[in-house]
Amino acid sequence: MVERTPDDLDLDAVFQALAHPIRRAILEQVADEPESVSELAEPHDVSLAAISKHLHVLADAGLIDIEKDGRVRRCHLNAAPLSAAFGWLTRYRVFWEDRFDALAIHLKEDET
Amino acid sequence: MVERTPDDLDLDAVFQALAHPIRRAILEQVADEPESVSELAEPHDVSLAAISKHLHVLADAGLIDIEKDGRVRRCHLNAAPLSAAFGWLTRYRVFWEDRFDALAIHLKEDET
DNA sequence: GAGATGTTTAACCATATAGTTAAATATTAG
DNA sequence: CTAATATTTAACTATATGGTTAAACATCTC
Repeated sequence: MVERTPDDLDLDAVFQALAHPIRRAILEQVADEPESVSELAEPHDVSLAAISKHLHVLADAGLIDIEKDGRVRRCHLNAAPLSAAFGWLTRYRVFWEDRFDALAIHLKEDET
Repeated sequence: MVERTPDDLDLDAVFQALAHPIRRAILEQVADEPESVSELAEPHDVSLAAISKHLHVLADAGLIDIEKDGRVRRCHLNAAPLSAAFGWLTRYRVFWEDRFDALAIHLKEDET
């Protein structure tokens, strides 16, 4: 219960990164296609400097890669760390689904 | 992209709540069975006051209910808000799974 | 009622987060 | 070389977060 695995640190960073609406929106933007910093900033009502910081929070959590291409920075999604978050949540799925589904999931997991 | 639905606010609170290892551990503890504040505090190396704060972060995110039972507070899991987080992440599942699985998921979603 | 137990609240501290504006840097275009 | 464009960095502000200790409450037990 008090273990502190590397995975734990990842989860801290990933969930923290996902806790801000602008950062979640940015992930949605780069999911469609890689975008530059100013393209990413366009729909948000904050300064470019603020967006730059959000991008580094996402990059530090491993959720985007920032590739330098001339004077432009092209940001693309790296969803891999999301799977750790997804995995963590999956263990609780049984609690929010109804009894029938919960049973089905439980049986399916026992199968494997 | 700039919409700010109530669901969005939930996600802020839920992801924020999940971003701390003690809070995630507490959710694991109450998943087994409802526990009192001091029982929840026992495995963690922080003060009871600190645990009390974490519990209120979790309660504000809707993830636990704190039920008063005499002088004891019994905390039990309310996983419902986790489903919103799970749902958000699900949209990215295709990006971390391999092509074959991704296709399978895509087909399955089209089915429904 | 008095003392022990479970928990919260208050006051405080250090650091982190989210934003700003202004200046600096890097690259491209003329 | 110069000017424009894309982005970062620096310096600063305000508020939030995570922790502490000590005091306050509430409840149970004797």
